Amino acid sequence: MGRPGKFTEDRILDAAMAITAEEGPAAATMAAIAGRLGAPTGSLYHRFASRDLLMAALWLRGVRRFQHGVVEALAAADVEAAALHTPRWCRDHLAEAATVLLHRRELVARWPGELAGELEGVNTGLSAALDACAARLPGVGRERLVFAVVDLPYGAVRRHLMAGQPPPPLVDELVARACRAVLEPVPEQEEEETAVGSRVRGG
Amino acid sequence: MGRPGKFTEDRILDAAMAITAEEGPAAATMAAIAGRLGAPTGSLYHRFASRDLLMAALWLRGVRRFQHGVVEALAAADVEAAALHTPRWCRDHLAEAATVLLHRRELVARWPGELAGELEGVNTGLSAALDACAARLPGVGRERLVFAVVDLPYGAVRRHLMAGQPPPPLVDELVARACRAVLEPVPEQEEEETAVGSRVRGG
DNA sequence: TTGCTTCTAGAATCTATCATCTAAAAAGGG
DNA sequence: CCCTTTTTAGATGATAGATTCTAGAAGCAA
Repeated sequence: MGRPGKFTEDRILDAAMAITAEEGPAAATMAAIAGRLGAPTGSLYHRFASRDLLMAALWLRGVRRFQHGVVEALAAADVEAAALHTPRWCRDHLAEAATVLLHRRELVARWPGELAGELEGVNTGLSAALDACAARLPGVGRERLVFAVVDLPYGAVRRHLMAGQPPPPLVDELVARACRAVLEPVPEQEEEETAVGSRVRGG
Repeated sequence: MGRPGKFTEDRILDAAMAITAEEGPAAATMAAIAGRLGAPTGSLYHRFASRDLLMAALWLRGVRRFQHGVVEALAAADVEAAALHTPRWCRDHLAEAATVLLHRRELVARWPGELAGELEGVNTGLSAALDACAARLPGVGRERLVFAVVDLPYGAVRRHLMAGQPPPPLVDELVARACRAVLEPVPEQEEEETAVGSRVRGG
């Protein structure tokens, strides 16, 4: 069957990922990736027709792995678990988390047309899970859910990712608390949706 | 006194800001900035010795304007106001918010040595305000405060900024609620700092 | 062993994009 | 009318990095 491959797609993506996590996507040039692997650049082109394709594949692989846990928790309508998935996953997959979460745009400047379908699939996958979950939780609403599951955990984790550190345990507590607070039904006497007074004050 | 200036520093920075907000910092080339202004590139170099200096100035101007409100609220130990400043300011200064909040790293690849002091000042300014506020709020702790004032509002606002939209009113409610929840003293029977159970469940 | 296929090697090329500079013209102030 | 500061408009030149190309090596099967 011919000579077996020495530099697999996965190994190449791993190298690209490590560089991206450490120094950003701009540093992940074909030469840098090859260098990290101990391979000549030509080998990369044997697997990926272009750098755009390579980076898109990197992004796709990471997002898929990341999203899996979120979608799963959402399917069980367990919002808190969905929210907590982010800090936990970041701890277990630091480099990949930094790559996927921190460098959305810069990673793939213009998305390759060949992979349009893949992108679409990833996007609608999460979107559908969100929709389904929102439908099952009366009084929550989709925007609120997205905040709890996406925005909040992302904010909680970003600073640590940028520092190259796993999010500390405290982050989980903060996310969980905030998540619950955001989903709780509003107490009767409390004003809704507007004009939030300053409750927390010290001196 | 010679010919009066036609393209002031501020107008140049405004042009750079608009481009950055719309298409990212990479699109803000000297030619693009000049083009937007209807000026030749030479004029930019009359005000800014280099592109790095220009972009650094852009960043500095934005951060200073943004931070002002946060530091003020922090000085009054009003955490909720500090947290809410972010979504409010984003609404009032959409382009500048997108520039400052979204494109931290890429904006200024390597910080010009001339402006090291300025950068230092900005950083320590916020840091000191945070320290002082944390000291006045017993039982809160700095990490928790940073989460409430920085991470949380950032997460709440990011998605909207990326879409070029001002954050909707709901965001303020979510931020306020989450902020309060995070700062509230822990109820006695509740587990602290670890092992957060899933409270929110539906089906 | 021989032949076939698939992979690796690594330099050479090539193409754009941009930052930067220069030298002259213009516009006010005094 | 002189002088200073600012504008104008291209030209320049380097850098960086993606991409290509031609050989040659390495497995596998017969």
